[in-house]
Amino acid sequence: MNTASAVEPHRNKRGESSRAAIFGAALDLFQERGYEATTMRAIAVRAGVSLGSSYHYFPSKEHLVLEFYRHTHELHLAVIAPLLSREKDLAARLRGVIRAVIVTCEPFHGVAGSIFSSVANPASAVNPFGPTSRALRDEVIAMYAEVVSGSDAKVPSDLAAELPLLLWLYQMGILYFWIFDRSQGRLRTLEVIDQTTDLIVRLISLANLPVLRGSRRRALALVRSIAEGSH
Amino acid sequence: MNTASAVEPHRNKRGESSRAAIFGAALDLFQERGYEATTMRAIAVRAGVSLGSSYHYFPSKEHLVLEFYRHTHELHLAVIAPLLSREKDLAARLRGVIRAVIVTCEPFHGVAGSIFSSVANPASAVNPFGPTSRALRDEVIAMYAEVVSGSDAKVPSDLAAELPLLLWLYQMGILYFWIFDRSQGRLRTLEVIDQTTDLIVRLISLANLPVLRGSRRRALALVRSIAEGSH
DNA sequence: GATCGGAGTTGAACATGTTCAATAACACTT
DNA sequence: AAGTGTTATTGAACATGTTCAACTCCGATC
Repeated sequence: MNTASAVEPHRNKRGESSRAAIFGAALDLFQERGYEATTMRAIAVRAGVSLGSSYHYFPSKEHLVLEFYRHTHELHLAVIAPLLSREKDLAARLRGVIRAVIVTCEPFHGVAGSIFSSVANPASAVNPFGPTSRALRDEVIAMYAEVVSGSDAKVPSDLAAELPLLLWLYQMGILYFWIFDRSQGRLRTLEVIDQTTDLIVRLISLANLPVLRGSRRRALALVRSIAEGSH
Repeated sequence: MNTASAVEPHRNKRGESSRAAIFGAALDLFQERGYEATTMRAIAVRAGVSLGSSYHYFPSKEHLVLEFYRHTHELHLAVIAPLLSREKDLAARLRGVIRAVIVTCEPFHGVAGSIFSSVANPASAVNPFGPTSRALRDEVIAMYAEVVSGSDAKVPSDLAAELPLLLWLYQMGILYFWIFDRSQGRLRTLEVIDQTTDLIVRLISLANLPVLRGSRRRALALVRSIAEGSH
């Protein structure tokens, strides 16, 4: 059931504090120096453990990134909770949620670039499409399902089924843009978010037009077939 | 004018043969063992030079990947030349060109995954959006410009201006899908190519509909603003 | 042909992610 | 309290990308 516990057989011990110390040190150092400039040795030193101990809790440096994902995801969830219970307009919900993503990640803007390097590697443990990150991925997609279902927007059912997945992809695209964004206060990214969320919601409402129905069906069938291919 | 010669001050010498030997060895070994499993030492040995010599011609392992790009791009150009001069239907041109991409890259399917790791890193020399790969990127985009302009399709002029860039992005998306594709003969990717090229051409023809004109304008304005942001 | 500057070449040295066998600490049973 | 097996911890050893100072070789200039 719970893949996390299967992968991490760390039965409750006081040793959990070592794990927390290692992750905390990694988080600090990533922020201070960037991902690549942070050595496993430096992490171990700041955490007050030995180099080998770090590898006892995290099989690789990339697994620290995975934990980092989960960390920011939980921050994100906490931030958007009020919005999701208050706002019913789909465009506003989507805009707020995506804005919250980049606001939450902002402290790690400098790091994100080099992290994405590991992320894109299909062989990597932290690849968003891979099995290791499946649990987290499903949580994020579920969040977008709630963004849609909790709104008052009328979405064709076939589109509604795939929309959470598509929005998750959209979020990754925004994040990738954000990584390159060097504008003051990340205003460019915010602008792009406003424009694209608006566009997305508009296209959703157009999806029911007779002229578009055929293309919509075909596009969604394609999305479905691609999505199921990744088990 | 020519950035390549500015970056590579290797005045003509017989030493060019070393460069070729190193790249050839790298190409072979990448294919045989994959990118990460290929060590710079192994490349040097097979090329018959010393480790240090490899770094004289290629500042990093990633720069070998850049050369690899250029190599496959030129193969690709040669393959699609007949098609582009013969076929006038946009869908057929696009389908043929994209299919040729994955056919050309097929020998490197196993390698591509780990290569993409470096590629996605914004700080990397081989990042497609970065300055180092600009020359090659412009060539590829120019090729897609010819795919469109050489067809008999009627494309709204504002869309025509951005279409080559969008098709370049589309190609990268297909390549990323292809990397994950483990199906027999890469049939899944071929299927996705057929479906998506068809869909793209259909959407282009729909772009003139009055209901869509507003969204099209806004989407293209967005694309333009994003594209110019990267200088 | 002697000289000289720069390209070509070399291998040792370095930094760092990762592995591993050995040891210590702990929890739980008897 | 003794025993036992699992977890925690350690640091040395390894592999590999990269750097660098030294050296060689070629080609041009006088």
